[in-house]
Amino acid sequence: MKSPTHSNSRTLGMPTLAQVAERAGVSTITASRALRGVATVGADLAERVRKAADELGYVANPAARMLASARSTSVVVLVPSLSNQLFVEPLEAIHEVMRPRGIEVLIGDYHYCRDEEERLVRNYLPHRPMGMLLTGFDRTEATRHLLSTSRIPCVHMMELSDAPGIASVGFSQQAAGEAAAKHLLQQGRKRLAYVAAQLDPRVMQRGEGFRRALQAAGVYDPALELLHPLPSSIGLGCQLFRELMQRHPDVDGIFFCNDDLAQGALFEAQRCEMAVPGRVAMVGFNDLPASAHTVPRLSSIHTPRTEVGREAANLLLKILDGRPVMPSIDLGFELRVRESS
Amino acid sequence: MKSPTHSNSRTLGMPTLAQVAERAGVSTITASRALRGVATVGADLAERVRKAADELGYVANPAARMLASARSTSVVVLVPSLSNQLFVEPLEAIHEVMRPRGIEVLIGDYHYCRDEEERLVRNYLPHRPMGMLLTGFDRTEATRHLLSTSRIPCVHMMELSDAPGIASVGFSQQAAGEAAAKHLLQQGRKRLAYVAAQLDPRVMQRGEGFRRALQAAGVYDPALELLHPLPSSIGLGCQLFRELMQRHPDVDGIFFCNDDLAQGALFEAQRCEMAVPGRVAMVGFNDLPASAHTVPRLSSIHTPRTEVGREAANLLLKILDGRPVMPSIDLGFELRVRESS
DNA sequence: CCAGCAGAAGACAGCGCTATCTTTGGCGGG
DNA sequence: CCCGCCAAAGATAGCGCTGTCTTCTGCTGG
Repeated sequence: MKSPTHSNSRTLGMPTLAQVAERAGVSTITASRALRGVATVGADLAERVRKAADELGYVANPAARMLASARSTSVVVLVPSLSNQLFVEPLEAIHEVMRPRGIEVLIGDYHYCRDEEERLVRNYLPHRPMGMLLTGFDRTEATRHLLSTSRIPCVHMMELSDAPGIASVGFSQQAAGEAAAKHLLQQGRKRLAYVAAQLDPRVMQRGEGFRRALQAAGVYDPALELLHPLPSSIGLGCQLFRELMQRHPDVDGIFFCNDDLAQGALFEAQRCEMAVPGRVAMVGFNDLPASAHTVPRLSSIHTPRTEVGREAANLLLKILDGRPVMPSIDLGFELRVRESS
Repeated sequence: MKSPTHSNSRTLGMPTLAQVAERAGVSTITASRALRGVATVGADLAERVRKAADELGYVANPAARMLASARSTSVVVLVPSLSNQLFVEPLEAIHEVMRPRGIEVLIGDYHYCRDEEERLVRNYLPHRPMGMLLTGFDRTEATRHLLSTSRIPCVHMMELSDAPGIASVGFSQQAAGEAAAKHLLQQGRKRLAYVAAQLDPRVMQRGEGFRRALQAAGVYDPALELLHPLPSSIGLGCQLFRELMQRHPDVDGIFFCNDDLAQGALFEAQRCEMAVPGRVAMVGFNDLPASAHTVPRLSSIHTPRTEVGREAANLLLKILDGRPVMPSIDLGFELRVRESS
C-alpha cells in the first residue's frame, strides 16, 4: 500500500532519486541531470532539484549509479604492506586527493606477496575502479595481463619507469643508494657495508646503486653485504648490526636499507659502546620522524612519500580526464646528513 | 548484432552471469543460486555451473548484486588518523578477518575531527555497508542519529562501554592511566607529571586515571599536567620534556600519553644528560616497537591494538550472523616495565 | 509567416543481478 | 491408481539509477 516513491524496507529510509524528483516536481531524469551538473538543465530547475535533494538528505545510491553508467567512482590502491608506515603515508595523501572529489579509495595489502596481489586484482576488477595505483613494477605475468586486458588506467608508485605508456611517480632507488655510498666515501670511510631486510625490488635497487658506487671507488667487498629475507624491524636492526660487527670488526660505515634497521643498529651500538660515527658511520633510508631525534641524530635519505601519493593520485586524475601528462615523474630524494655520519 | 550474453563494451570483456548460465545450460537464476550455494540446486547442476564460472573467470558484479539484493559486502572502518601507526594496526587486522570472507573494507580517516567523521558517515551510508567499525564514542549528535536511524550494526573500538546494546572492544584507558601511576609511585617517585598531546578522549581518560591514583596517594599536583593540543610526535616529546623540566626541575617521574612523546623525551634527556631513570623515570603508552630497544629501554603500557581490530571484526561478523554476543570485550593492557622506570 | 532548428525537458529501456512467484516432475499413501 | 505434496528448476519483475531517443517548446531567417 505504499507509493513507489516512498521509503520502504529496502532503502531503510534513504531517499531515492524518484523522491527528490517528485519533491522538485520534475522527472527523475531531470533530477539526475541536475544533480550531476549536466548543462542541459535550466538554472531554476537545477536549483529546485538541489534544494529538494538537500532537504531530503539525498545521496545517490552508488551501486545503482554504477550499474546504470558502467562507471564507478572508486580507485584501487595496492600496497605491499600496511604495517610499514612507509606505505601509509602515500595512502593518506591519495585519500586526501580523492575524497574531496567523491572518489572512494579501495585499499589492498598484499603482504609483499605477488600471488596475493594477483588475487586482489582479481577481486577488485569486478568493481570496475576508475583507475589503479600500484606499488613498483614487480608483479606476476597474470596480474600484468589482467591489468592490461581490463584497460584500467594504472599509475605506479615509488619506482620510475621510462617504458612508453607506463605512468610512474617516484624516484630512483638506485641513485639513492649511490648517494649514500658517495657520502660515506667522502667522509673517508673505506670498509662500507650494506645491511638490508625485507628484500623487495626497491631494497635490491638501493643495494645495486650502493654497490656500483663502491665498485667505482674500488672498495667494494661482497662480504660486507648483509641481506636478510625477513621483514625489517628495529629489533632486527640490533641483531644484524651485532652480527656484522662481529664478523667484520673493521667495518667503518654502514648503509641500511631503511631507518628501522638503522635505528636498531644505533641503539645497539650505544649499548655496545661503539662510537657512532667515531668508529662506524651510519646512514639510513626513508628518514622516519624519529631519525632526526635519536642520539646521535641519524643521517638518512629522505624520501617524498606523501608527495609520491599525492602526485600519483593527481596523475591518475589527469589521465582519467584525458589531459596531457608527463608519464614519469621523478620526485627525487634528499640525503639529510646528521650526526651519525 | 551481438547476443546479449556476449561481452560488450560496457563489461569490458568481463563475463556476466548470463554467460555462465548459458555455458552451463541452465537459467540465470539457477546459476545465481548455484554460485551462492543456495541449497535448492542439485549437486550436479551446481557443479556444472561452478565449472563454467571457473572457465570464464566469472566474478559477480558487486554493484548489480547489491542493487538486486539491497545488501552490500562491505564494512566501513572509521579511524581518527592514519598517520598514527596506532590505528593502522587494528585496520590491518580487520582486513585480515574480512578479506578471506570476501568483504570489502572501506576506510575513512577523519583526522580527529568530529565533523569530518559525520561527513564520512553521510558519504558511506549510501553504500549500505553491512556494518561499521568506529573508534571510541566521541561523535556529533548528528552522526549518532545517522547511525542509529540507518540501523547499521556498529562496533566501537579502543574504549569500552557498558551501555546496553552498544558493542565495544578495547580496554579501560582509565585503568591504564592508574596502572602507570601506581607503578611510578611504587618506585618511590613523588613528583609525578602527565605529559600529553593530541587531546582526544582516550588521552584524557588516561590522564584521568593517572590523576585519580595520584590523588588517592595524596601527591597530585595539577601544575604537573602538561597538555598540548597539537598532534603528538617525537619532536614534540623533546620540546615538552624540556619545558616541563625547566618549569619543574623536581619532577621525578613522567607518564606520557603515548610512546612518541616518551621516546622524544628519552632522547632529549640523554642530550641534556639527565639520567633516566636516575633523575627522572618515564613510562610511555602503546608500547611501540622501538620502545623495547631505546637506550634505556622504555617502560610502556602495551595495548592490544591488533587484537582489538581482530576481535572487533569478529564481533561484527557474529552480530551480522545473529549469533549471540558478548557486547563488551575487554582485552586489557599490560604494563611492561623496562629500564626507564 | 512558416519551415527549420537548437535547447530543454521527458519517456523509455536496460545495466547484471536476486526476490518471489510459478511451473514441473517425481513419489508415497489412501 | 490417482491425488496431493514437496523439491528443484524456471519465468518474471524489479532494484535505483543513467544512456539514448523522442517530444515539445520558442526563436531565427528567408
